[in-house]
Amino acid sequence: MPQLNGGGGDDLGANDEMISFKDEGEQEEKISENVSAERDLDDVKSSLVNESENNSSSSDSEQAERRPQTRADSESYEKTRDYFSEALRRQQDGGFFKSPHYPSYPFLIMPDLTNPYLSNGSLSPGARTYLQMKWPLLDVPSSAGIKDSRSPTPGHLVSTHTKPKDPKNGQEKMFNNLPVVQHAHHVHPLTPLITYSNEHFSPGTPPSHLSPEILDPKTGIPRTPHPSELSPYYSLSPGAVGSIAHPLSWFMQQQGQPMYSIPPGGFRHPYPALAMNASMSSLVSSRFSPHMVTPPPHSLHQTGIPHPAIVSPAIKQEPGGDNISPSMHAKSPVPAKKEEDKKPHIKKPLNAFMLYMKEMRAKVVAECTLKESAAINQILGRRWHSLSREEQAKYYELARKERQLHSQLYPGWSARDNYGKRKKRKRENKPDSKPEDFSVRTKKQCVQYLPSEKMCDSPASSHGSMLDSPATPSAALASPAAPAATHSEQAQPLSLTTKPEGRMHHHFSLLGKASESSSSSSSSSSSSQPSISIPIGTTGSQSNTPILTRPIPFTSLHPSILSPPSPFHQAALRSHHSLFQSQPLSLVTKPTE
DNA sequence: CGTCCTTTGAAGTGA
DNA sequence: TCACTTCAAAGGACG
Repeated sequence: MPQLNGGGGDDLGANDEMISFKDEGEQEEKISENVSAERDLDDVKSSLVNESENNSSSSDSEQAERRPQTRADSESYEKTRDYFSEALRRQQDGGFFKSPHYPSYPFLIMPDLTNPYLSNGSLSPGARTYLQMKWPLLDVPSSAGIKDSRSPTPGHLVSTHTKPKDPKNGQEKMFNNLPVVQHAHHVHPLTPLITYSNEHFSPGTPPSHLSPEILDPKTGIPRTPHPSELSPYYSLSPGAVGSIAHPLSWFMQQQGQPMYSIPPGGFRHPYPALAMNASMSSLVSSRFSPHMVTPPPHSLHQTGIPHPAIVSPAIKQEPGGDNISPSMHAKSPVPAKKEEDKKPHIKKPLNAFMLYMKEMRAKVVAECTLKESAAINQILGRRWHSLSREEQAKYYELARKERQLHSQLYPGWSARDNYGKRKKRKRENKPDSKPEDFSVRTKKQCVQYLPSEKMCDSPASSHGSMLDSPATPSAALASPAAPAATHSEQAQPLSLTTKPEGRMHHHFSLLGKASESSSSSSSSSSSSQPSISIPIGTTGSQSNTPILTRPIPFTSLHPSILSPPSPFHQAALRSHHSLFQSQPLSLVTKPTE
C-alpha cells in the first residue's frame, strides 16, 4: 500500500502536498515579510507561478521537510514545534521536522488501549492520549491514569475489530492490528485521524496507561508492530470494513471520548444495543475535536466533556454535562416538551471533505498567511481535488464509518432534525443560475487571473472524488490511483467562486483554463450539486474557467497550495501555462448589478 | 453577537 | 428521479 511505503499512488498526493507546503512556506515567508497585500497582483501572480513551477519540479519531499524551518519564525509553528518536537523526536529517528510531509498533523495519538466508548467515564482525560502535533492541541496526559478506563470493555463494543483478539488483552491486540503504516516521512493526510504507526504515539510522555506489551521495552515507546501485524490499510471492501480493525481504532480508544456523544456515565452502555466496533470507535475519535481534548486533562470533568456531535445551544454553555445525559442522546429520552428546548443538538456526521478539512486546515493555515476560513476552505477544496483517489477514498471511508457510527449512536436522528436550527442564510444564487446571472449577481470587483497555469489547474487531480464519491471507498481504491490521468478533462478545478453580493471588496477571479479536452460543459461533471462551479465556469469567456472571486490575498495563495500539481501533470500544466501565460491579467470590475 | 463567507458531501424536501 | 436546500467545520470579517 502506498501508505506503507510511501510509494505508489501516494506519490502523487504526497508530492503534491509536500510541494505546496514547502514552497508556500518559503513564499509565504517572503511575502509576509515584504509584501503584503499591497504587492501588485501581477507580481504576486508571476511569483506564484514561477515558484510553483520551480516547486513542482523540485524535489518535494526535501523541500517539504525544510519548510518547517523556513517558517520557524511563525509563532504557531514554533509553538507547535515545541509541543511535539520532543515527542516526535523519538518516533522518528530523524526527527519529525525533517520529513513530515504533513507537519501539521494534528493528532498524535498515543495509544490508549481503552475502549473509547468504555473509557471510564468515558472521557477521562487521562484516557485521552492525543497529541496534537501542529497545533496547540497537544494533549499529552502526563498523568493519566487512564488506564482505569481500561475497564471492562464490553465485548460487544470491541468485538468486531478485535476479532483476532489477543487472549491476554483484547485491546492490545487491536492495537497491534492497527494498520500501522505511516512513516513519518510519508505521512498521509489522514494521519491525524489515522495513526497508522504506533510510532506516532511515541510520546514524550508515554502514556502510563499503555500496556507494557505494546511499549517498546527499550524506549518505552509503543512498539511498532511487526509488518506482519500490519493490516492493510483500507484495503478492505466496504463490507469487510466492519470486521477488521480500523486504522483509527486505536485512536478512538485512546481518546476515550467518542466522537459522538457518549454518555457521561461512561460507557455504561447507554446504547446497549450498539455494537460498536473498533473501526467505528476510531471514527468517533477521529472526529473528536482537538479542542475538546485540549483542555488540561485535569480541568475536565470526566463526564463533563461534551461530545462534538452534540451541541446544544442551550446546553453548550454548560460544558458539563448535564446536557449530555445518556438518556438524551440515546434514544429520545428527554421529555417531549423540554426535549425541544433542551434537546441536544446532534450534529451531522462529517462528510469526507469535512474530515479532510479538519485535518488539513491547520496545516494550510500554517502554510499560509491566510486566516480566513473561507479562503482556507477554498484552498482545501482545491487540495481535495488534487488528492488521489486513494487518498480521498480514505476520507470517504472514514466518513462512511462516521455516518455509520452516528446512525448507531443516534438511531432516530435525522439530518432534518437540524434543519432550521442554524439559521442559515440561504444561498441566493441558485445553482441553475446562468453564467450571466452569476456575473451579474456577483457584484464584486474581480480580478481575473488567468491561471497561469497552476493556479487553477488543479489538476492534477483527480477529481475523481467528486465525480464519484465512492460509495465504497474500496472501489475507489481499487481504481487506479492515478487520478489525474484518467480525468484529464476534469482537470478543471472546482471553481472557486462565488458569492454575490457581499462583503467583498475585491474579488479576485482566477480563471483557470479548462483543459482543452474538457467539454464546454460544466466544469464539474461530477457534481450534481448546485455547486457554483458550473455557473462560474461559464462566467468567463472561457466556458470552463473557474473563477475565484474572493478577497483572498494572493500573497497567501500559492498555486501549490491551491492545488499542488502532481508531477504527473506537470507537463500538462506547463503546456497550459504556455498557452495562457501570455495572457494579461485583467482586472474586471463587475458591476454589481 | 449573529451572520456571512467558503468548501464538499450527505441527506432532506419538493416536484 | 431530479433539482434544490440545509447542515456539517472553521474563523476572520462584517453589520
